[in-house]
Amino acid sequence: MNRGALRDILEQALAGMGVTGHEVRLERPRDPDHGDIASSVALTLASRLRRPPRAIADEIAGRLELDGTGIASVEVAGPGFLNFRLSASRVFSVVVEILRRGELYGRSGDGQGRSIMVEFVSANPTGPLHLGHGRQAALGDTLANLLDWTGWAAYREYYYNDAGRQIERLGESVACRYLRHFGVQADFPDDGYHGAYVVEIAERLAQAEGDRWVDAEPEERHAACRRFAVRVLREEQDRDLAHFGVRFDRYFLESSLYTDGAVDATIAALRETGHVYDRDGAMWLTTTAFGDQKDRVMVKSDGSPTYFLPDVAYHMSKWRRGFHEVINVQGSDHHGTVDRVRAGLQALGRPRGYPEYLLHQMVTVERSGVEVKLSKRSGGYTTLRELVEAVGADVVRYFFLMRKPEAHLVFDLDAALDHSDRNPVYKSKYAHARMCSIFRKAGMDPDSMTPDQLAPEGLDLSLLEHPRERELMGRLGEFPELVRRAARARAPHLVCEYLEHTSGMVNSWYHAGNPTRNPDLAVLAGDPALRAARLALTGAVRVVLRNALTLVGVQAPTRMARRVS
RNA sequence: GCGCCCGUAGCUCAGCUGGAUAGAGCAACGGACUUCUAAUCCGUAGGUCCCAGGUUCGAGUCCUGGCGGGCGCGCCA
Repeated sequence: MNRGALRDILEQALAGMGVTGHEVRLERPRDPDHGDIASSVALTLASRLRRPPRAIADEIAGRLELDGTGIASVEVAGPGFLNFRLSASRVFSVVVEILRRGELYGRSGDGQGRSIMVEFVSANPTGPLHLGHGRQAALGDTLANLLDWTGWAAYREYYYNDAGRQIERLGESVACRYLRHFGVQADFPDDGYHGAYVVEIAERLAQAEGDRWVDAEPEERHAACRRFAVRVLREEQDRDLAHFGVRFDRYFLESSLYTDGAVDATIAALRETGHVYDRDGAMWLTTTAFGDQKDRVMVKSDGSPTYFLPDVAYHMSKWRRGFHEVINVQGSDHHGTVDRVRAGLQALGRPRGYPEYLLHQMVTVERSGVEVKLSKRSGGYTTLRELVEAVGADVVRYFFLMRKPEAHLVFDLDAALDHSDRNPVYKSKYAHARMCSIFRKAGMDPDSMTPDQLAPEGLDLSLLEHPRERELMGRLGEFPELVRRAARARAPHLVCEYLEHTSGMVNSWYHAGNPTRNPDLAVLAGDPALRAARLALTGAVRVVLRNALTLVGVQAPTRMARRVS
């Protein structure tokens, strides 16, 4: 758009009035009667100039040079707003731009190609993925898409905590089930994992490797069970994530931080900073010097590190690998760790806000207003897989994204299972499929249309003068700015909001043009020029819907199968 | 007790850098449609933006204090 140019012209006019260095803000008015772009600059200048805002606005309007800017008119309204209206050709031109850019429409260059890492999911391989992980998977993946679309080199990483006490307990739990499988009496470990999946794993181990670990030393048996269980669970998590449409560039193993000496090196580096002291036989870091609420133990009195230390070592690895921009997607139940990890990193000289965090609240599932738990296998919590099997990956992804991350998410099963336009996921899919259906009806293949076919020489878009069409074009033109805003605000839900609102407009436009009831508004009108213009708009709508759906990771089908009830 | 987050229509939630008359979906109500443009469409009503102060031309949005809810506050991860 030509917002920058408009800002320049406004600043020029202000300079003519002796005003410089005043911020000129442009916004999109909510009410279409207020034009396409509005500025409140006269209001913000009122106190500085000690003049009524409307008088200032009038003077600015009189000084503007709008020739050749694509602005058709300016008017002073309300308490002193300047409302600008784009020329018609400006509005139409977006259709051609969209058709030309196709699947690139909406991309921009904020990031200038710089690297950024999004770390997400990072579940311990001690059980199936739960809904919190699912929300993270959707958020992290879409955030990475948004960053990619705004010019960043986005890198997806998954951190496996495969080295701690949790894993030991998993091994012990499986070992117990394994022994019992062979009729051997065994005590279940305190704080062991109780889910049915532990029994499954033990039985699979028995099947795969027989009873060879029954008489082995307990340590060996635990180790064998741990290795087997971690492998099985990792495979299962990877499969679940793949079904969910999420891939990672790298899986980073916590255990590697021990084997390659990174943890020891981190201890040594922290010691050198002078922020380390010993007390009660443990090694502490003065994280309070960097804003934490209390100092933290790095190495326990038994000589083993707390989780805090590998976390710092891990983030030093991220930095060393060139990721000076990192976003960690985590459940807000981990927010207590943010300050201390940053404190440890600050002690080592990393910048104050490194890394950035996107924290999200938990997910609960409701049916008919009552909370439900689908927890057949896990022993307590609903797994991602169970939910995906119940309503489909597209619906789960979209529902996980449609609320802002910092708000608690109520997953409404009734709404999710609804396959009508009332379900926002289907509403958007239908809108897309409907555009494709129009093309099929016109004898064109929606999968193989070129921009030249849709926007041929002599295309007259000025024929699109119906208010619905004007409104729709304006909406499509906002998509690139929306993508930028969503990426900058780390707010994937804005894309859902855009999709839902836009799809509503599209469906309403489509229904209004029902050929049997309202042939005047049908895309496939009798008049060839009008028909071509409307087909171009149809194509542009299709591009934007598909691009938006791609961003959130939802399929954009060219046709919807009719459901047999 | 301390820290972070949330509080907007009956329900679930949007609301851009503070901007003009606070929006959407569901539910409710009223019409239309009987269809290969789909699993309908159009419209109406619905509000103490949790409360009280403050900042200013202007506050749902920013600040302070309360109230209500979630989460966290370990030599657990």
